[in-house]
Amino acid sequence: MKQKITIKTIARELGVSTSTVSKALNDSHEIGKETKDKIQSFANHYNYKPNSLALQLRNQKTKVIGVILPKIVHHFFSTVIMGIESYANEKGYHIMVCFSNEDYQKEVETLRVLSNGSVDGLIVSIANETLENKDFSHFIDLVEEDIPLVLFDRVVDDILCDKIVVDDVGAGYKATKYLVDIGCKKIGMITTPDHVSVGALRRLGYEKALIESYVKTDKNLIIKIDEKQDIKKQIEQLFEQNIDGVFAVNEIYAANTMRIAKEKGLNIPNDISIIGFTDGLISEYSSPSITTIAQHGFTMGRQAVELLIERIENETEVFNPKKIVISSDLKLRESTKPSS
Amino acid sequence: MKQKITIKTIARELGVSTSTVSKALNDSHEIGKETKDKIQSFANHYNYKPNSLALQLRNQKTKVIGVILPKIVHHFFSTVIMGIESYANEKGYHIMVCFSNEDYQKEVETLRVLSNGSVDGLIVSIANETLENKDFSHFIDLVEEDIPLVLFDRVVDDILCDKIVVDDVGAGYKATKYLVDIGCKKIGMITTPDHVSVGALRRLGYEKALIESYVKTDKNLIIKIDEKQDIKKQIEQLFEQNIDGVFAVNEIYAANTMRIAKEKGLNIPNDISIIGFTDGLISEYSSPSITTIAQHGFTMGRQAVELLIERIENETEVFNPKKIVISSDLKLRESTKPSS
DNA sequence: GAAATTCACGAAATCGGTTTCGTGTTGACA
DNA sequence: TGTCAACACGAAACCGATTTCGTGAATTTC
Repeated sequence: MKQKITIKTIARELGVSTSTVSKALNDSHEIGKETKDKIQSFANHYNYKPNSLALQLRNQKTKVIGVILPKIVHHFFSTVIMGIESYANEKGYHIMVCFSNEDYQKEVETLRVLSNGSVDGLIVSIANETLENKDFSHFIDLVEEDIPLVLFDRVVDDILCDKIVVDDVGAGYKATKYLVDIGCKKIGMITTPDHVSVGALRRLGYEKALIESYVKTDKNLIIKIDEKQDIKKQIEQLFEQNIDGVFAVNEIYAANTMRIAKEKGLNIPNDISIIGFTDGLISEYSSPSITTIAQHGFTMGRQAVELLIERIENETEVFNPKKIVISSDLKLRESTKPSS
Repeated sequence: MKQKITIKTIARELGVSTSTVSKALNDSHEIGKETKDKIQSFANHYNYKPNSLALQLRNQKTKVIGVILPKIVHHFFSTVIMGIESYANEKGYHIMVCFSNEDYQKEVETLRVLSNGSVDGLIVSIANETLENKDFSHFIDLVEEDIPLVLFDRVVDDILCDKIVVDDVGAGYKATKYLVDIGCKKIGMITTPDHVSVGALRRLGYEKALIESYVKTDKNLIIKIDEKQDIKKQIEQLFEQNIDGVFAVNEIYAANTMRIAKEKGLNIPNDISIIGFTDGLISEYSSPSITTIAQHGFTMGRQAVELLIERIENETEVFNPKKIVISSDLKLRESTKPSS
């Protein structure tokens, strides 16, 4: 390894003290012009870069934000990351990205490692297994240590911190209402198990829209996907009933539904209308393209990090957790009949 | 902010020296069992965590790997990240992810910031604008500073460092050869401008396959997409000729091609066969599903970080840059006729 | 010409750990 | 009883910066 150039090197080489070098490089008025020039040009010539670890240790801040996601090969989470990085970058922060892979143990471990001073704050979307366990003590400990934390998308009330969520109930309502409005009589829903909060909330919206339209909700029309089993088989059950509309809580479920419908010889959207969630590439490029709820992941990411940085930089303030709800839009495409 | 508990706190509280505390926590034989127990249980009770910044500064290593990508809302890069994180994690490293957004300036800036000691090494895929500029001095400086660097996917010869690439020529050959074999007579190619090395290499493979099959290559059959313009319009030009096969260098181009073919009333795969690149969700879920070259991004990520960690941990070795070529597979789906 | 400022710089503490080296106490052994 | 090793712990240097405070010399002020 080539010899790293430090303040000490410069000081020795130029016969001055380290304090003088430091001040000169920071353009302090205490240092005479001549000395300053000499030091600066020397530093410049040897491409001196202050060691950030030393600065971080001294300033007790890293300008790094930890981000823990359940997964990333997923359009929504990718866009959230972009949003986070975008705003963080504007504010001079960097992001450290980790994945829980939906695994409780890995989430706990990652949280533990990141909370030892290597980041100024954390943005997290909770792993499925954790939501299932309902064990949030690792987050609660974090909050007690006063480490700034912002949860997004998958959140729980037990943790006292800032949160960013999409208006899942509203989105579920919007999607279902649209299906009712275009004339669907029997609308199925494809969702996640109950412990995944977002799935449960979207279902609430679904039911609300049906009740409002005086349609009886039918438990057999709601499929809760177990991802450990074969997804297509589970969805096929829904087709045993005479459905003419489907609301799926994500792109993959919607795409699978569409494929099954086609295989059964149904015409989309004339025989059956399908609405998905997450405005990703699948919805955009499949044919017919899929009407979907756009979650605005980029905005969510920006909002999350904006909230976090505010917490980090004004830590003295009284703590009053905020919850920001991002509205979502229905993006009409070809998988639904046009509204009359 | 709650008072952070440090070694000094423990030492003061227990009436011992900081060295004793440090040794006790590291289970040194120098410390008596009684003292050790006392210190350990105290530390445990107050949930002491050693400040990682202090350790990093002392050990002169951060156990962090910087990753710079052109973008992330892209199946290939997402899977590479997963691969990187997966292996890094096994080896006790974390990753710091940044994006160049295909922008030269941002790449330079990010490289500058990350090379000041905050990471032990870097994994980068070069931004398009940089490839266009052909200005790689920021990378060359990095190498001269002996900061371990691994390039992947988009690489250039000018930079002396380890590289991981897919066998782009081979992949282009494989795809085109398959199209020839199933009977396509006029095969178009949809690629990137020449400065994007991967596009150029895949084209070489395409041409090689055609020449081998005694098919004359025709410049009009090759469309170089300018992403700043409307993609569909550019692809449509290709259909003015009587093509019966298309090889596209990514998913998006392939999906667009398929859509246009459908709009023109062509049957896929009977009238025209289409092969894409990147085995992402679009290829999997569109209908018909798209035959594609699977790049094995996860493997690439793991290989890249494996190489990098080896460089980091054996820095004394003579430097002899390696180039690892990852082979890619043709994943047959519905957009191509079955081989007879 | 003595006192007060200003100027330009250095010594040392600090951030939170690790590690080397030194030292006082104890026990064993001759 | 004197010697020496083993034991248990502390002092201080170190990683690479910043920053407070102090100080000698030059300059200004009365």
